[in-house]
Amino acid sequence: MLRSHTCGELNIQNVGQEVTLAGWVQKSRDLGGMTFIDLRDRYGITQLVFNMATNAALCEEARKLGREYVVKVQGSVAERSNKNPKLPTGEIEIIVDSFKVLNPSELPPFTIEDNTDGGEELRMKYRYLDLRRNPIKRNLELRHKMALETRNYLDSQGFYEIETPFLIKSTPEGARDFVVPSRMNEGQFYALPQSPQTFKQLLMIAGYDRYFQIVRCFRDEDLRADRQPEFTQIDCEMSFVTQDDILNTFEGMTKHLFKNVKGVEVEDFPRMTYDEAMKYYGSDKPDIRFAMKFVELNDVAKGKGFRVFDDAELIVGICAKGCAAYSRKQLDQLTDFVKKPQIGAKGLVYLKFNEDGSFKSSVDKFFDQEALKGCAEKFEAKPGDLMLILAGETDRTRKALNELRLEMGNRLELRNPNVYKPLWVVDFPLLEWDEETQRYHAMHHPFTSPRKEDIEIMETKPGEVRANAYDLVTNGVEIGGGSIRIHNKELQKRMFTLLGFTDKEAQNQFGFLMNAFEYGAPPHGGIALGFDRLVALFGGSDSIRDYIAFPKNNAGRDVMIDSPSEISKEQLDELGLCIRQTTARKAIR
RNA sequence: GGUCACGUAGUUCAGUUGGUUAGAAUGCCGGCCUGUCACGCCGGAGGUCGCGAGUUCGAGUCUCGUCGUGACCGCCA
Repeated sequence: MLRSHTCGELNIQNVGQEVTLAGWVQKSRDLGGMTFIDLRDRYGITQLVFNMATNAALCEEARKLGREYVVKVQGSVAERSNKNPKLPTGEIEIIVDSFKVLNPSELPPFTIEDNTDGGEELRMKYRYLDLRRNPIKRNLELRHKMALETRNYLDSQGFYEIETPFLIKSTPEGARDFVVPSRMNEGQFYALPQSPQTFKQLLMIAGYDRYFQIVRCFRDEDLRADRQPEFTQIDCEMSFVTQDDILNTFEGMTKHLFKNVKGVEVEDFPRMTYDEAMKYYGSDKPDIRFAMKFVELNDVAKGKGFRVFDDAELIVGICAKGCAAYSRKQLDQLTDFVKKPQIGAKGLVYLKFNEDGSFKSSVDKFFDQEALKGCAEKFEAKPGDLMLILAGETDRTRKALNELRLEMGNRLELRNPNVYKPLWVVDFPLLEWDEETQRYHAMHHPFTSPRKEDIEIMETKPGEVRANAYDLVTNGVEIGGGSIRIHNKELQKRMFTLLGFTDKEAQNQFGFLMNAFEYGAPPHGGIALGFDRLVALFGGSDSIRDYIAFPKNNAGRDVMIDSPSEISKEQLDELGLCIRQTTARKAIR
């Protein structure tokens, strides 16, 4: 080793020792007579001291060291006369006898500090420099610990970690596939897995009744702060289990992570049906750190002559505690908020329950005090509360009110990132109607089993069939989801028929799985947790990028290595591909 | 596919109603300084205002296009 110690481990106990350290120059402070240099590595910072009085030549040399130079120093550990309580190594310093520049450095384009002066774009371009910063280092350490604890827990529960292939077959359901041309099979393509779904089911059929994998998945869809084209899942599958067994196992895992990584004990996870989640929160991933549940007002608000309400499919609102004193300006802000195109509400009705017991609303023309009181009672409102009401078509209105509820939660600071409220959302619909293609889509995926009592209505009322599917939700973020799978060929066939597959198509796309079902498939089910999101949640951030060593930007580009990029004519020829002229021209620009 | 925001010194930003020589902080360079740790003090260098076109007597500022970045909607079983 080029060093005897790291830059984070020396302390008052080591005084007098001769040591060799290696690291990067974080900062130098030249005081004239003496020079201090902070030497940094992954483990911390140790101060080096050079003194003109004792070794002028060495001190002169040290003054020339620039930021991010890599140096090796030999010296002795000494107690500082002026200690720095902010640093773990702040009681000591190294009196340097000699040093060597292992590698000089260009001046970095941004400062390598906790609060860097670098913007997002620059930091991504020089990601290897950004990764030297403490906050990112802490995030990757958190990620490592969580992966380790995940493996510890699942190992303790008898799970095997088994790898599955990345070069697989493209399937029509679900997200768009990333595709890889095959040189040896010209004109044919592999797809990268959106998840190891079918393989883990095959592992169940093979008898590996507890499988997991911390695995990369690929989806060629547009990105967000919490979505990358390649991302990591904790992917799991179990045989001979009921839904409760899976929920309990992974509730256990989540609690284990909270306890062993964050030192937080979380309460048992409530279970809420999809219908309840939509009715009371307008979302299939409710943030239950705060209440402000939806209250439906159809029976008290209709028939008062207010057209917007009378014509509405749903009139629904929330009660913001203690907000009756909101000014006209604040209410206008909220109205503008819900009218934004992304939210899509046409307007906002407010109802103030004043401290003096009177009511004031934006619909006073149609509602007398008694009628307003009737509404307020529905909300169980108290004097000082503000009720915010939307009306319109059910799904849209709920969606908009969900956004408003979260906005109010932010304004009232009810969404503390240090509070964790996980829950299970269960009984998802099996199918979802897609307007664009005019057919049903699997809401989860095509292998999800319908609830037993709903199987008989699969063909008659497909939209009402509930699935044995569940999501793990925490603080308004979908952390994971899974289902009990179909393990019966006939039922799987019926499912494919519902999804609009012909027998031939189903056989072509998923024949391998259907055939496997004929060889003793056990009942099975599983779950996949979004590892990047889980780590970001633990780290208290909405963006997963800072928890991935080398992330891509929101156009799916890696700005550091500048990918994707064109490939040579020779490569294209070898693959039997040609690029459309219009596309090629665009790419050149 | 769509909406919005941003793009000015190495970096982060300010820049008024379109008006003379585009500023600040930080970083960088030089000088001074023996206990700093956000060191301090003095001085200095550093600009294709993303790019292109247009409007105008005059554009960092207004308009259009384009590129880049970020956020969101659609999309993401």
